[in-house]
Amino acid sequence: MTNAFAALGDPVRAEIVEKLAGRPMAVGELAALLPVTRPAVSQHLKVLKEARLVRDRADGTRRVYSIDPAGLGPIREWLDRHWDAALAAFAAEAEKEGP
Amino acid sequence: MTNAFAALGDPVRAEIVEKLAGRPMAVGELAALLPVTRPAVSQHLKVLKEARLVRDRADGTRRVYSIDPAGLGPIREWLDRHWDAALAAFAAEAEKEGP
DNA sequence: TTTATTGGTAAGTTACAACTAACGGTTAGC
DNA sequence: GCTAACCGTTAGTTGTAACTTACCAATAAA
Repeated sequence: MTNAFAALGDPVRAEIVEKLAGRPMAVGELAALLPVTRPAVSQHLKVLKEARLVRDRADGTRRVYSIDPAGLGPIREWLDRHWDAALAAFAAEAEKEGP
Repeated sequence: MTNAFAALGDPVRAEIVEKLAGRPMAVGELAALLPVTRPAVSQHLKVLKEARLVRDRADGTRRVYSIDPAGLGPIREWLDRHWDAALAAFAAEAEKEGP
């Protein structure tokens, strides 16, 4: 789960996700829009794929990548869970001060 | 904004956030619960503070850290925005195939 | 079959993040 | 004023992530 955060923590990978959010794209297509080489993009896509943030399907010699909606779940769960806890703790501290 | 993701991408920092979500704590207190030294915790807290994920207040010689709820906003906005776009793009692709 | 297109992988380099040890600064208590 | 407790910062080391170049595999087209 912290894997997904680390994956999105890299600016290039975040940009890849933003591009793919617009529409599915092939590797070379992505590389043409980014300031890095195609192999670099390929390596980033591998990280994103392992984090369940993107999917890929074959199309001839091309590989079309798209967002994997399944990866979002754990992230949002984690955020909601701990921030709710933080707010509860904050309220509890305030309660101690005075009504 | 990708700063916040990078901050949460480190497992030690994620654990710090989890502990602070339970209740505000001092630096030494945190260090006693973690597998790293106190200076390391201090450096991690600096990163989390720059990412607006924690706040600190002075209490004598101690520094008490707590979650900063303000840091969550941009993260959730980013997630919602791009995943909504991804789902829309996904639906648009499906539409092209056949009704 | 040969040639071109498209991608993943390997090797090697470089920059940076994470850590510890040592030091200095600030507040509390005697 | 002196001592102790608590914390941030600096210096230095080490592991690893990100990148490019070069190479190999697979499919499409001629």
